[in-house]
Amino acid sequence: MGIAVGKSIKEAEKYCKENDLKFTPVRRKVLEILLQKNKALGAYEILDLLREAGFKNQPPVAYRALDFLVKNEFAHKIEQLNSFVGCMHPGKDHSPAFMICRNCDFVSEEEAINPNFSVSKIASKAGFKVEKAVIEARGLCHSCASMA
Amino acid sequence: MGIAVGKSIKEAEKYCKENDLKFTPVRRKVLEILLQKNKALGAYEILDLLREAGFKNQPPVAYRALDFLVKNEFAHKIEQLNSFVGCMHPGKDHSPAFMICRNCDFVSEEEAINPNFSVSKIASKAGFKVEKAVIEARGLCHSCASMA
DNA sequence: GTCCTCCATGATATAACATAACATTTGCGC
DNA sequence: GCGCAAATGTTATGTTATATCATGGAGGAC
Repeated sequence: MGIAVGKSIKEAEKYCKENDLKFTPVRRKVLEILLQKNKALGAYEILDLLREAGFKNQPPVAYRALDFLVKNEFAHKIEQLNSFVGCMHPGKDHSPAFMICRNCDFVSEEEAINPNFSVSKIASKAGFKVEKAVIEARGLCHSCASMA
Repeated sequence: MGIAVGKSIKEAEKYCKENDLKFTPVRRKVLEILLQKNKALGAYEILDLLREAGFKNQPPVAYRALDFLVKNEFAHKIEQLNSFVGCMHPGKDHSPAFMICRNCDFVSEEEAINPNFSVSKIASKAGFKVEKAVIEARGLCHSCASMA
């Protein structure tokens, strides 16, 4: 396990302890998988990896763990891919923006909130109250762009 | 048919003529459905409406028409809902941002590009070249917010 | 300690969303 | 008419996600 993975797991554990959340074995394992693979994974890919690790592998096993991780922001869903990534900025209260490379499928997570960037600004013109924003860009990552 | 719907259909027709695209009956009908309903519809809902209108109703019928409409920006896919909306700003070369009401499911389309709003700004810090941006906010629309 | 409650997990089934693959038809230039 | 390319017809299947009910396990009230 990468050192960064261990650190993120530890932080998730700590957060759960403090907030009375159950960081159960299957939830921990799914988060480990996401962090180790460091790319977007579909629920059924995760399910396969769970099975390999000796867990039960019916769909709800993966979806329930993912729901937990997403709700608590230990992971995020990439809507365009119907898949999931481990959170790169755990613990922070954040508004992520994802950059999805169409060539290598790498997904990077950036922080969307800054003084020049606000979905809320657009929304307020429309009289809309934003609770959650999904921002996902498709294109070429730095390394794929430089190869082209 | 609403006047605005007729206008949008006309514009799509004109655009297709100018760009050598085939605005076939099923494509026209799907666009009409999306514009008339004025909300996000799943492919299978559209399929039902196509059947009612006398069209064939196997899944590929709807998906092919939707692919065409989305590719040419007569319609958009709402990734969070796995569903589709007619484009509110036809013809324009645009970067839409969608506001999805969690209460009434109404989807409004706003223009994302303005001097204060740029996914590319975030992306450039990450060395990422954006080709397409998906921006979808969830929350409460003006009318649902004022009722609450 | 035992009972109770809550939440997580186990297990089965099915719903909802999307595409592959190949046959047939249609429009159009030659 | 012939041949090509694009659209549509048709069957089948792949992929993603959830509903539902049964079972188990930790922790509090008594």
